[in-house]
Amino acid sequence: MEVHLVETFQEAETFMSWLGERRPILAMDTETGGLDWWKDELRLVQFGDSECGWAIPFHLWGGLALDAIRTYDGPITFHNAKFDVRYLNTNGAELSYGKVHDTRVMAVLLEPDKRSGLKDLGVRLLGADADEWESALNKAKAQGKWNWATVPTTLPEYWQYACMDTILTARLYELLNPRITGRLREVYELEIAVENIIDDMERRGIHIDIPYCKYQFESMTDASQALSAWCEIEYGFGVGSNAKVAAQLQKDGVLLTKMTPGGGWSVDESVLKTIDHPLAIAVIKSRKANRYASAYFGNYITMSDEGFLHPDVNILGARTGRMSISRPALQQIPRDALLRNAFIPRDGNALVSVDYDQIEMRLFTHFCKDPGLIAAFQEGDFFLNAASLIHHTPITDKKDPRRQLTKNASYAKIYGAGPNKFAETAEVPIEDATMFLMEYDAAFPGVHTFQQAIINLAKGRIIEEGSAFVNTPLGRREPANEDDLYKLVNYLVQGTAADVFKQSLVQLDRMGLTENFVLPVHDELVFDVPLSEAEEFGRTVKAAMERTDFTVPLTCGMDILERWGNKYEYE
DNA sequence: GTCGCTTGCCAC
DNA sequence: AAACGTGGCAAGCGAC
Repeated sequence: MEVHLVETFQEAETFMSWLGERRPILAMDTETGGLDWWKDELRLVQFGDSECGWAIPFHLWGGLALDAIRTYDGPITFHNAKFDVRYLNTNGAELSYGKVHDTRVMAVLLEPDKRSGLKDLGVRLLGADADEWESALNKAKAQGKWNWATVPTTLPEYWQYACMDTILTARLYELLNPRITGRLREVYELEIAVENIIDDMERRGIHIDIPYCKYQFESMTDASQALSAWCEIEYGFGVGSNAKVAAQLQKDGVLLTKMTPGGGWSVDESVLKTIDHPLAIAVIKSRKANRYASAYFGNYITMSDEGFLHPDVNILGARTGRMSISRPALQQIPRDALLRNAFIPRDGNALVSVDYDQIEMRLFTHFCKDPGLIAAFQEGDFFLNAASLIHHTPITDKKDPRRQLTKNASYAKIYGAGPNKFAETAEVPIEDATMFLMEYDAAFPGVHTFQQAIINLAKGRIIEEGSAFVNTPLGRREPANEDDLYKLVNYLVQGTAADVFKQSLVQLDRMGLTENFVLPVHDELVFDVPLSEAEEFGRTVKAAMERTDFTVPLTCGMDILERWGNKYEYE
């Protein structure tokens, strides 16, 4: 293996002549001063193949790197392309995903349950001493008190490590690309198309009402500090210490029964809300105020770039194929208008939100083909219809508790819950829960039959192929541990929902409808579009997303919002 | 001070 | 035989 740092014209010429050679694949990588592409600098741009790597310091030789990208017309592979393509394109490159490959996507599609970091894969698949280069760099960084932003580009441990990443990536490509065959190749192409769309979406950003966040942050911080101070004076410890809270409650005669996995006394909200004690009330309030101030409003203020959040979307964040979002975690914002109202459209625009109706329940019904579930989706409210079938009597009031119980039981089935967990979630006595699940199974016998069929399929595969897995209709592989076969039903449903969601994104992109796309949330797409076009736009998107190629139709709902938490009236 | 674990809690 | 799934993040806390 050879590694080079471009420092002179001579080396630049040698690099360009190396770039002109024929090779199976060109690998690229970047090193940056941080993760925030809108403010952190691009420091090194690396090119490599299976035998040789080049590092180009961007501040000195950026023109050379951009020339190389512009003139190279073969395919280029990255490991997690979105990060590098973003950095390169915000620094003058014009890379298109048409010629981009991604070895991380390949690795995850082949082994969704394994770690997909470049170093992990290098060690696992190439037997490489990839982690040694990283340790050498870490040691040098520690010695020089350098971080990613300050480590000198001429430090051998840095640029050599950087070169090695491209060599590893090229070798990974040569190993993995031939394994992406058949239907998995279609899934791969879907993921790369999604990566492109999400890249644009992240760069576009979602608009935040910063003055509103600042006001709410202050208010929540004040509330939080008042509660902390009260607890400190009254009891001599902070509200955040669960062990001390539990001890104090017990000292005051409260009987605790729920345990944590680690063996302590649980003082979670479900426990505290049953306790008549000022400390219990203060802890509940304090946790919420703290979280609202720090995880939400505070993050929106500090993470935003001139009023826009540019989150990190991991297009293969979950083992099932779902996306995950971090910095900040925009997929798990409480459905509380106070928080969601922080998200606003651009001036003169509206937020258009289109989401699939009960997509996992519909896909579950598609797979298990139970006649009762299929019938319950025919018209009207599914959970009312299902409740009526279970109880053999018409139930028409959405507030009827039997509807909520049916809903809880339905999702318990999708997730593989037993009577105990179902009872806990639905907040009903275990006897009632057990009885209801029996009635559910009696009304929808296809559910249990299907779950058994999946488990039997997986058992057969363990014998014939050595591992347990299911494939989604698209061909996405969903493996499970041998002692977790019950999870496969959920993986099939969640994975297929991810396929549908991602296909809808690509379809919308082909129709030219993703230019204002600002956020994906598992089954919901949010757009930021001119107010005058919002309604027609929403109808078009909704129509494009809906599908009739499953046993039950996949339908969508649509909302036009002045803030994410508030709704316009519209018909 | 950093790291990793535990606990708790939010989403779909 | 029975088993609720997938994530991200903050604070506390002990270990290094």
